[in-house]
Amino acid sequence: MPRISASTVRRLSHYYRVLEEVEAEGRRMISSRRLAEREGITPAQVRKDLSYFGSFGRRGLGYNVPHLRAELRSILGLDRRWRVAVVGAGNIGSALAAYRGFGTQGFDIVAVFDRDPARVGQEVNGVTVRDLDELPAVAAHAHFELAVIATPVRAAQEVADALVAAGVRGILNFAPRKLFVPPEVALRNVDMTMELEGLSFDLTQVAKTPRRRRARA
Amino acid sequence: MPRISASTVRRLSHYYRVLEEVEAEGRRMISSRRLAEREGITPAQVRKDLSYFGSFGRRGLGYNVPHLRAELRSILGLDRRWRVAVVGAGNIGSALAAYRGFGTQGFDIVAVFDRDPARVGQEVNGVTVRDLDELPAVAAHAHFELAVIATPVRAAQEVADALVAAGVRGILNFAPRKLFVPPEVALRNVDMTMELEGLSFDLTQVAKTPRRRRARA
DNA sequence: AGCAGTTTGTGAAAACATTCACCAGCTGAG
DNA sequence: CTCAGCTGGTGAATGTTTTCACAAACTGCT
Repeated sequence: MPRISASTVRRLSHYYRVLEEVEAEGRRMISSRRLAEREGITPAQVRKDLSYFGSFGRRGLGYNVPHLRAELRSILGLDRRWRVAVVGAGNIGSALAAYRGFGTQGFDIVAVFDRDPARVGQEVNGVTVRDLDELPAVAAHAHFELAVIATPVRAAQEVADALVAAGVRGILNFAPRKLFVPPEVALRNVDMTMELEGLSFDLTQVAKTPRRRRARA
Repeated sequence: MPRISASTVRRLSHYYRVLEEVEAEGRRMISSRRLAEREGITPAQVRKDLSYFGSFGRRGLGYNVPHLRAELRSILGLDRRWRVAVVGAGNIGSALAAYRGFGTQGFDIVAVFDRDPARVGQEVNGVTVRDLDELPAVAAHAHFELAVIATPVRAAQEVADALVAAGVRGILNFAPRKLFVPPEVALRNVDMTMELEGLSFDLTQVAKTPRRRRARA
């Protein structure tokens, strides 16, 4: 089995999402072609992605929807619940803590931290905001494996270090800065400003060079 | 000039961010090596990325910080301000509308829409939430080129269609679904749940196959 | 049973992205 | 001026990801 690329993993999540919808529609089987159409990619890509993990389809028929969904759930590690801490209870952090979509996919926000005394003690979606200094103590009994960093840039690396020290195994970073963590800690970044800048680039380049193929979405 | 890959554009944003910091520190020149160190990539990558757009450095010296920053600003289209509409004034939409980071990078939130009458009329960061039905009318005089979709999944494609019809040229989509837009409209997606699922995958795979190289951050 | 019509799984090919390796150009010291 | 020490730009090499194309496997019809 080869190493699985980040793009493949993202697509697996997409497939899983589509299968939820398709199952709700009551369809029993789906072909790689139809799965691909709903994602805007090629059928070959779908089959290749899935083939890294096994042979889930039947020739001439396609994939059994509930079965493939269960396989993907297992592959993605969604056949369990994950405990998540959110650090930073500002605009973004509070919105993330309150976001229902996490819970429905198996991610439970079990702790929220902030450094600002004005925010400590407030409730966000049923969870009391704790002082950042309490992170090690809270981590000891709250047992969160994942953490979301939604702090200002200047605090992000320090918070990451504290989370790693507290035993967190994966970090989702919303602060617009590269974080350095030990190799055994998984890290993903979401940088909303960078995405807007990407749009700005696309529109600017189209204007500058009228005859250019557009970058892929 | 070759087509510029999405990864290169993301790195350009990163370089720009680092240059802001470096300029604030008062440094006048920076080498590709030091720029790369702060990003966790190779110096060759930095030079290659920049070389697509011109020769901005001086051999033996490195890059002039203010000059390179100005070049990147122009390349990314940040030497102007962009007008942005936010559709969906729920948790995420409100947080985005209130997020200061957008404004400081040249993105002004000039309109916020929601379908829920309970939200229409409220103020978010100095902007009054308008009914979604008013989108065409508001677009006619608010002149936003970009839009952020922060609606529930089921509304996202319909909203995208309305935005395209209203003349929006770029869309940043937070709804966890693939959107279809005409090729002349730029589209980027941010899917936070998918990123958490990526972490879940990483941790799960590590557990299943102890002797594997980790995916790149 | 045989055949037409599908669709998967997968090596091989093609496209794309990153890294290497080295020449050219620059500074500053002597 | 010359030389040592750096550093950028870039073609070539390497590595990675996507796409192609086709044999194999399945259904349903006659």
